[in-house]
Amino acid sequence: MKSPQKRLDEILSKLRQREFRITPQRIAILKAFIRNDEHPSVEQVHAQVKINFPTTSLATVYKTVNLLKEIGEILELSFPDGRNRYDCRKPYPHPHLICINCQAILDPEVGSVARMTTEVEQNSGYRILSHQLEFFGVCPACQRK
Amino acid sequence: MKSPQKRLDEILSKLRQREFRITPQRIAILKAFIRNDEHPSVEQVHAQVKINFPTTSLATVYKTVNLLKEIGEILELSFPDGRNRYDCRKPYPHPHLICINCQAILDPEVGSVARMTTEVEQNSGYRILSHQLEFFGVCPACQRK
DNA sequence: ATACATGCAAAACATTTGCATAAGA
DNA sequence: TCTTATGCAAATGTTTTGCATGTAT
Repeated sequence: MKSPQKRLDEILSKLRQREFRITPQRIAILKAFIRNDEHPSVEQVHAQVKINFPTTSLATVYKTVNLLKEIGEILELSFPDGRNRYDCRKPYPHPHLICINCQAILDPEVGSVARMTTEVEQNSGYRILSHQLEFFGVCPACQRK
Repeated sequence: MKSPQKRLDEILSKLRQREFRITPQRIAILKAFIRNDEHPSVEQVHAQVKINFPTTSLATVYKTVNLLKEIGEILELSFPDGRNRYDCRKPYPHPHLICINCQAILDPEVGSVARMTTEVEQNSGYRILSHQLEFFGVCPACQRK
């Protein structure tokens, strides 16, 4: 697991390299996304950022998310309820395990995803570029309630 | 593969059994969902239904979708673009293969989904109830362009 | 007859956009 | 300085809701 600081530097240097500007808001938004391993929503990150930068607007957070999507440094998770959540630590496709009771999100180890992708690619003739894999269930803690 | 007529009767008898009313609009909406194997959006089904029932409102289609979700007879696919699409033929979780160019949706055969679910269940302690698995790529026809 | 479904319009919700102002390079 | 980012408000697009009217049972 990469350290939050390393991950932040990684993204910052990519932004510099592509001549995007490093603003206090962007740094704060990035930190909020990276520090939070709960796959936060835009709303949650905005709330976090406003603690230190009270004037930060929701629009700026959305614009930053789109910028991060463009440079491939954030993964967007679309949910049935229409509220997207994000993974800025691992911006590449990977499985998620979601508790439908407490909304906790885990990254389970799944051995066979790559194999499965190859299988589908060969059977269908599609060139597969990405995927989305979510498991919905009840976590151990919520099962006990 | 179940015949469209059989699938329609299946849903209608479930509605009757639960004492929901069978209206011409509901039948038309169901037929549009079942006839269409392209995983249509609400908008698309509404357009189809309006050919025979021009006064049908979008709200009624949405309400019917929610009714079908309640009784477990439709599968909702959430997309990053925020436009949901539906599968009323196979209302249980199954993989989808989506062309990012022409939006075609296929149901690929994937052997190892059940095995993978069991693997995640055992490693995590979660009780898994459903999943969502989408592959995004370019279909053979679009690759040639 | 009566409860439920429909259809319209308005509301709700997340997200995007336009534009004047502020600020990084 | 000069271009890009911010923040506000308004716009967008999808889905939901309230309510009067219509209709299946």
